[in-house]
Amino acid sequence: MQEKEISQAVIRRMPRYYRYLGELLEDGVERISSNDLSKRMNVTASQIRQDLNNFGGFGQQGYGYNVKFLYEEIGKILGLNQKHNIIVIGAGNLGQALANYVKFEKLGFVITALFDVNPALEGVTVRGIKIHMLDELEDYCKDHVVDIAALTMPKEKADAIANRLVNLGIQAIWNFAHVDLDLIDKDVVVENVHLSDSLMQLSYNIVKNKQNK
Amino acid sequence: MQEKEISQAVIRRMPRYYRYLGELLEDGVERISSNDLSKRMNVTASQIRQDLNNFGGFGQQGYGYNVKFLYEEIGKILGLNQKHNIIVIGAGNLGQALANYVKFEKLGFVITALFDVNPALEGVTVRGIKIHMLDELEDYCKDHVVDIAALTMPKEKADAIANRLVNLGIQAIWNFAHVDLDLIDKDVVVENVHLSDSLMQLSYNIVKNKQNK
DNA sequence: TAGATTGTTAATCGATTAACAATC
DNA sequence: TAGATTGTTAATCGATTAACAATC
Repeated sequence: MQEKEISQAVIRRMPRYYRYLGELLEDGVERISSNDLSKRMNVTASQIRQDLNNFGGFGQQGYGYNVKFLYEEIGKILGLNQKHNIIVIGAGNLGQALANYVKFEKLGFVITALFDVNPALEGVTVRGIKIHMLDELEDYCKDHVVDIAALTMPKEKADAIANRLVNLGIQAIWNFAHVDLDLIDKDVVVENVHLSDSLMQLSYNIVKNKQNK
Repeated sequence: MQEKEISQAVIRRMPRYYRYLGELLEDGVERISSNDLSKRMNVTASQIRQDLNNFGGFGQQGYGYNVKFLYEEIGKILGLNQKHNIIVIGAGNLGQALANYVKFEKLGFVITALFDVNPALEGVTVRGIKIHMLDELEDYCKDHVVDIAALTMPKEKADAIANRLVNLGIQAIWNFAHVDLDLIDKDVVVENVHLSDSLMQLSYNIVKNKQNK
């Protein structure tokens, strides 16, 4: 059990810290103070220190934070020190785009298989990753370790397939379908990527921006 | 000028209301109370009423909200009553996936062109949408109305191209590159979709979930 | 040691929830 | 009219910022 629940607001900021620290590391920066980092990231130094202290004291008074150490610690917090196998359900454009995206592997996320219902895609490979027929899903999941399922199929099918995956013991779903999944097991971790929602937010801000001029 | 600034927390929830109201509309539901909606959406009725009243009184005491009316009003708030032309910079897998995604058009977002540096893609079309070479960007933007530019190129190139777009008068950027853009004009609206960040959040919650067991 | 900067407590601010009068 | 439900004010809760003692 976690000592105290850490808010999602904090969690949402962690990958961003990780990204900035990665850049600093690449630039050969050895240490950084919360103040310097706050200027780069456009947040308050106070928030950085509060956020990090949710997980432990990673800094040193009078010195600041060691970039490499902090980078690695945040990596551990985010679970990047372990490999995650991902299967992608829906081998359409988005599914294939995910499979082609190499950067995920650097973070320990490996796409191991794609699934689709379209017979034309049977046996086709994307960057060496095989597209299976959806009815092979059960067999595949029994024979392979699968940590995450990415759902890129139409929203009408999402609930049914998601619950099929839950029954197969999947623990996490990365949901690109434009619905809020209704799962039989509430313990399954779900992360939504709703592109249309994102576009609507953008659109709202465009309208607002025009009004302000 | 807007009366009072509406928080991004509220804005983030609006597309979700829109989605649920759309579903109700499809199901032929005529009216709904904040209480019934709150149960479906797993939020408090109070929050729904507060959120909506940022924009106006759309309901009626003793009756609730008219689904069709509210759906359309939220659509207007989100700017979905006007057409938005999108160009996509980077015609790789993700760029092509966006171009292929038909649902955006129902919301008024039309992808009109793709751009890439790869000569092999010159003249290729995706769902009838032409891929242009990147050096045609200036000419294209002068001859066509472009409301939004979606950036799907590698992060190293993102800042340079984003600022090229800003100089061409683009007002909004939908950024899929894994960086925070550093723009010369801070008035440009930016909406980030950081897929790696999303994956890291998912990964954090997987780790947490395991610990809690 | 003196200076710098953290970790942490306290103060402030904002967002969410509760309550209820207004009113359909 | 009586019942239902909004719009809105007040209360609570949580997140952010400020301040500063601890300490490297």
